[in-house]
Amino acid sequence: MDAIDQAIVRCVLRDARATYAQIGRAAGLSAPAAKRRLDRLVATGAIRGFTALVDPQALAWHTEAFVEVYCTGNPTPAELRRAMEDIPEVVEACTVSGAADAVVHMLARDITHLEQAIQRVRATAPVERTESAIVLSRLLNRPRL
Amino acid sequence: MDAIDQAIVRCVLRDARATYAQIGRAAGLSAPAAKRRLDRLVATGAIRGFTALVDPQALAWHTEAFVEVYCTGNPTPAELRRAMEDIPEVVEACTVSGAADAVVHMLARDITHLEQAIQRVRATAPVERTESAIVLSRLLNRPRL
DNA sequence: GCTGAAAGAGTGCGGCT
DNA sequence: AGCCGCACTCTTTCAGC
Repeated sequence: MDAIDQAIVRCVLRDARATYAQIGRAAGLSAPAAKRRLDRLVATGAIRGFTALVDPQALAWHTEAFVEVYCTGNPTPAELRRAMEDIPEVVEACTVSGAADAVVHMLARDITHLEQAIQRVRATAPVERTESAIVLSRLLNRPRL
Repeated sequence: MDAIDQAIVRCVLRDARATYAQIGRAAGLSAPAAKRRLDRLVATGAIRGFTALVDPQALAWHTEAFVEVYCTGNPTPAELRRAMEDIPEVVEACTVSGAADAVVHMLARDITHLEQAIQRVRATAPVERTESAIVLSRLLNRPRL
């Protein structure tokens, strides 16, 4: 992962549908060389995939929340992961420092749906209690540079 | 936004670099029809763009945090947005219900860099105090279906 | 949705470091 | 070896209809 790879990542972060010629121009490479580099970045796992940034409102996933999860005992990250991965409303989950054990980012169609999903989280084995912050408005959502 | 558009969104969410032929197949359309639909979804803002999912470790952005922001007075979302958008380490920011006024997702190279970035957030006008949860391990990160 | 010209993707080969 | 650029073929894009 050198400066050229970084330029490729920056370019693809900005527009995942860029052509290899565009990517190459951004990195000072020819199109075939850019393709080979990008393929390698995907193969090694540095790039995990390519997605669209969809306005959640656009398909009726209006309701979003950040949920702090407090656990009983000392669950391992792997246990927490297993608990979360079966709940499709969980978009993102991290273990964190501080009072809470994990922060879980959830997306649901509406409040009712969100409540049901949060209850599924609370029902998983090591969860003692949760503290939810429902998203009122999205201020910013940048691609991760 | 009908069932066909939804199929297109699902397809592009799974792989933003899919060809129009692939997208069309997923939606039961020809390639040119798929392109016209996708172009329209981008033009209307339902799709805001296309990015790569990059392993943050892969380029030394090891340190991540969720920061709860508590403000003085009643800042409008627009004011908060203006305060955050100049800080590149802020990846995501939302106003939320509950005690905190906003949740801010930040990404930095290391702890020192994160601390500096959090201090920049605290220095912006309406922020009274912040409460940070530093990410220890990332359990899950799903494309937003 | 189809067609045809133009652009891009993807692979093999030679050269350079 | 590793990596780039060039040249080639095949696929895809995209503006007509």
